[in-house]
Amino acid sequence: MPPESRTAITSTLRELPHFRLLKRDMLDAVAAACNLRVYETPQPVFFEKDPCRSFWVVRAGGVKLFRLRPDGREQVINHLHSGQSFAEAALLNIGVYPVNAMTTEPPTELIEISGEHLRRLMRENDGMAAAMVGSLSMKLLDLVQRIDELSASNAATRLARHFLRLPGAGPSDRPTIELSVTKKDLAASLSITPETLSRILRKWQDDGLIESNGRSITILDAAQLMQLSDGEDGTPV
Amino acid sequence: MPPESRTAITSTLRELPHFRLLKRDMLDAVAAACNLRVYETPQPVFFEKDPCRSFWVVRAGGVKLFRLRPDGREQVINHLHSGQSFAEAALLNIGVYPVNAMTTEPPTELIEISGEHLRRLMRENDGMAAAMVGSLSMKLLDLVQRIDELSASNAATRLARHFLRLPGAGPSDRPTIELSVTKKDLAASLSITPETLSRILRKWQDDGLIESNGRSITILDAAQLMQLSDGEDGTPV
DNA sequence: CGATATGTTGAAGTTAATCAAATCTTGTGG
DNA sequence: CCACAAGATTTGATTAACTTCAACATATCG
Repeated sequence: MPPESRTAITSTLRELPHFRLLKRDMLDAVAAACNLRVYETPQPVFFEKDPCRSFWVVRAGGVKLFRLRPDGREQVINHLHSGQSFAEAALLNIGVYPVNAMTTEPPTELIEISGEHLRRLMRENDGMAAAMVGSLSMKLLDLVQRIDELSASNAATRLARHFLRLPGAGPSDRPTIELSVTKKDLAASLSITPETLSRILRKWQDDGLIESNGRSITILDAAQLMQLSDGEDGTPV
Repeated sequence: MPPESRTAITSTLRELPHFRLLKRDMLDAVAAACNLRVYETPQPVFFEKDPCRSFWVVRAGGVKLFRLRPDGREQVINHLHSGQSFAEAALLNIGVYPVNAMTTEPPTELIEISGEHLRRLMRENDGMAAAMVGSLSMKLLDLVQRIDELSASNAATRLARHFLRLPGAGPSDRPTIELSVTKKDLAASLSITPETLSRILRKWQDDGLIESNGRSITILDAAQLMQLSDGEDGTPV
């Protein structure tokens, strides 16, 4: 691998909570030992039940983790983007991937770090395990949020909550959200059908809450979206 | 605190993945430094947004973790029982409880371990952080399961899946499940109404899938329950 | 450009929530 | 031990939300 890739890897890894405290030469050692993989889109990274011997870091692009329901539809557990990692828990615990992983945006670059390597790091490095604890905790809290999101009673509430959780969607601005996934995938990750998603967006647009144009959505009335995200009805009148 | 309580605490703690590798005297030190609290039922343990300075281990009884929706209903994130721990992630990461905790069974005994203490253990003990990583990973994978469960499209599927995940509900036996929570709480944790839960159970009983008597439910036809848990329809005819 | 997948819209059908009321449990004080 | 109150559970009728099915429109990519 060319050396410039190595430096690129190092700088990506440094952003990770796992490795933030690692000393320079240690980090270089990690970077030297991992694989950088470049993917087409969409392309599988691994499948549910595959043996899991590595965990992964997104360097560019995006990955969705999902399960297949018996009827063939996907239940998206999580979407991951640049600077996020996945499969640590499976790696350290059960050795089998509990979900499928598929890239969602070209070009997607993933860094693969072997379990062997990770375990050695944890053995040799006092701070390492602690850093992992922090990072896993964060994931755990994220999933709690996600359960909250999924269990919100109605579709519009789930969508509103999702939009407001996206970065840069503060209550005061009029941010434009650029969807990083297809609406089909977005729908799947909210456990609704693409049709329902389309209808909600259409209604919000008619009501002047948002402006929707392909994958870019501008929030015109964040306050009312907040109301919706609290589980209120859309049209009191 | 009387010494027999201390030994009792020690033996509970030893069962935890966190402490399994701890040396005898270390474990004794932990046990000496934590609080044993006995609760009425139902009684709050802590509230969402309270500052979080400890994590907790269930020694007896049960605890539910939940959020309150704007309409006042509960979304149960998790039910915990003897030998399980909770709030580590919040403790180590954000210092604020992200959920409410309430006891569900009398008598409930909880062991409270301060963050100060935990952090010291992690500093002084090489294996400790690694053990925490393992335990957090498990929780993470559990939540993935739970998301799967919650996002199953219909209520009957969710319930079937829930029953089959309970210990001792193998496909071959005719196990009797003793519900550890009220049906109201069970319904809440599956994101359905008590009415719907009641109707499903009634239907399954009429169809000979189960035998339901108060809080004890005997599975008569596990195979068919499995079918339901895969998202099939109950009555093809 | 043409093929394939994604997105939109309408109509009809289902599922589960809601509302209301009766019945059953459980814990408590007399 | 019994009567009672409070909460849990069950049942029925109604309604709202969402899915499904079908048809069409629009993007995207080789």
